[in-house]
Amino acid sequence: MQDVANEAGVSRALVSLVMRDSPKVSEHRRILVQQTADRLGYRPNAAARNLAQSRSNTIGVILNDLHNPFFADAVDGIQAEAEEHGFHLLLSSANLNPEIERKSMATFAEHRMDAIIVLGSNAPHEDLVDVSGGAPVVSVGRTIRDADAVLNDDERGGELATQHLIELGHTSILHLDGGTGAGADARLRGYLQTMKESELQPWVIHGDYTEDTANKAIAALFATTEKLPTAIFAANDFSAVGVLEQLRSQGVSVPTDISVVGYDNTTFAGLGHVSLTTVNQQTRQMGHLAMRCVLERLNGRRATVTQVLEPELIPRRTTAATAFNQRKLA
Amino acid sequence: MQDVANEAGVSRALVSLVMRDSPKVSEHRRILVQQTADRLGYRPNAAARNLAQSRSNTIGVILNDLHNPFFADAVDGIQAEAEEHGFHLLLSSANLNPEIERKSMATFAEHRMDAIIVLGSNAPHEDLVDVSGGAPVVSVGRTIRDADAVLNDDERGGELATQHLIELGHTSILHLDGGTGAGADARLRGYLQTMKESELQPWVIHGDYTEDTANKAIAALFATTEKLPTAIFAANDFSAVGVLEQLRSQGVSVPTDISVVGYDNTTFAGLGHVSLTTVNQQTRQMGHLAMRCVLERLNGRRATVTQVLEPELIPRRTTAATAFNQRKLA
DNA sequence: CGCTTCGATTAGAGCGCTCTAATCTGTAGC
DNA sequence: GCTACAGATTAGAGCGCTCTAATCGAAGCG
Repeated sequence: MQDVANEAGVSRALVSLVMRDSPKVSEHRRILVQQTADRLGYRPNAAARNLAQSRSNTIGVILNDLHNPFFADAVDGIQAEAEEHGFHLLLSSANLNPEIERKSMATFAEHRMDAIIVLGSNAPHEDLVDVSGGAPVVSVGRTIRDADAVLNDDERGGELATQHLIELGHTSILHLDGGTGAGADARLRGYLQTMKESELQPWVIHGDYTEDTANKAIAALFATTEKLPTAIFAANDFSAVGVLEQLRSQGVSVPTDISVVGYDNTTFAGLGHVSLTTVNQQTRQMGHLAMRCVLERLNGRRATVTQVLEPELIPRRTTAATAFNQRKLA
Repeated sequence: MQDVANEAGVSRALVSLVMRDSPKVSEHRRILVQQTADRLGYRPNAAARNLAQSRSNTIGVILNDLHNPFFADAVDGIQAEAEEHGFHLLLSSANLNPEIERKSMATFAEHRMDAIIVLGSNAPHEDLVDVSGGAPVVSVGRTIRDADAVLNDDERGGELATQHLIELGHTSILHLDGGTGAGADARLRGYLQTMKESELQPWVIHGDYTEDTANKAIAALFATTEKLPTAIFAANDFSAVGVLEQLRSQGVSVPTDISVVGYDNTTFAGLGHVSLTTVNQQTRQMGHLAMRCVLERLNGRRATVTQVLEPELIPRRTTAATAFNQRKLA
């Protein structure tokens, strides 16, 4: 910077102003400085800038599984909104490990991110915000103490999925849950509640929102159970894919033998040869809202806020009436 | 930091040493300082640290499409290797836009990333490294002037895919190319070369490695052509999905009516109900190698290096012998 | 008991930028 | 010609850390 200043015969301060497009620089000087900067190949050092301004213009985003399209959708929403307001995004993948999630949060704090967005946190510990170093934290898909939250009504979503299967005549409905994953407990509650209302026996096995675990859980089911369910409600689309996968390799046909419902309505679910019945939680929109939340915080809002979106059932081709029911209808 | 030093009755320098786990601090002081730091909730400021050390311990990764599992696979490989050596990853999505790709590169340069990895660059301009500000750049999937490269032999891959279809008896083989995408031209060359050797008429339509464009391109094909190909070689898996999608909605059955081959062997392609025949380019491995390349650079290697991996055909269930050929074999 | 040695600690000068407040320049008004 | 004023420019003090070189203190030794 000094070099540029010397070369152009001006002060460092002026160079600084030019680099930041300050309006209070004469046209004449602006061009002069700009040109010498280009000529010398000068690029401002962001670390120094951040230090001096004590802000980074960057939002940290913690996500948990790059392979799960849910996160890609959410990031799309965040990115669109962030770009518009001149913020950069810094992504970090925690790979479903609460420990790494915590560490990512700490790293973001050390880098003095202007704010941190946690997508589908997998951390059951509620003290995540303690390591945020005072930066505003917005959580998508799960409530976290002292953080803003953008949610969808997971309990309602769980009801919708279960209700859908019941209406199709299913009575033996298995729920593959999402373990400690974001919203998993609420989806489970919705399922249990609805089963209870219909006086059906609930049946829950455990997953963790990944395709792999889901696949294995279903394999284990086949290995241990004689009587299979006629329908499976998987806690998210990504596990639903694992379920479909394993059902396929067991020679079970969907939806003829078993119906499957997912949750998230990822881009994936909409594909014609998957065509997964699922619950739409407007993931992209949640990304948008999360970023808006951040902006409000940066503009001075103090109170924590929770926004809840309404889920919606998207019936596709992995669910059908039970054989018994079909006969009845015919 | 000053506060911690005062409180503990030591100098700032010592606090600094403790925060960095320096071996030259007495056990006594280490505990003292650590405790007061915790008590005061002190966290070092990474911006200041980066500035003083003039290094960030962070690798910037530019990727192009969060929805394409190819990138998730590659990042997995990078991350595993990076973690092991104490580097953070900073991801930035360029959304297939060369302009944004360039901007991301500049931003990373300003942030003084220790190195930059470009995954599947979509930029046809070769001067990308000019804006890297001197940081080592490693490109995965495409060569870029003045940057290390980790590639697979795309031309060979194109040959493998095409050869496979020819061996199944296909003569009318369409190639949906990858436009300006990384490796697309080589895959195209492999296709053209193989077709030529078999004295078959090449037939190319244009894509850009996205599902959406692929889908539309095939729709356009149906709208304008009477005679359809019997096989389609899509330049990557993600477009292949778009192709499958559109074929499905046109009521064409795969592989009975039309065979489809992809490229990348993304996790996606292996799913049972997709079961896409594709070319494996060891994406995860490429991520690993890219990170190793970075490490070597940081350890002082000067010369630029190119590594080429061998592609391999993975036959699955989207390809089959032509009807004519099946008759012949029977 | 003074001298060396070596590990532990510290003072103080940067790192490259931004910010505030002060200064400079040129124009206008009287 | 002098003051006023607004816009353009600059000096210089930080921002919070690390690094080098210097200093301190406790053994160890003859």
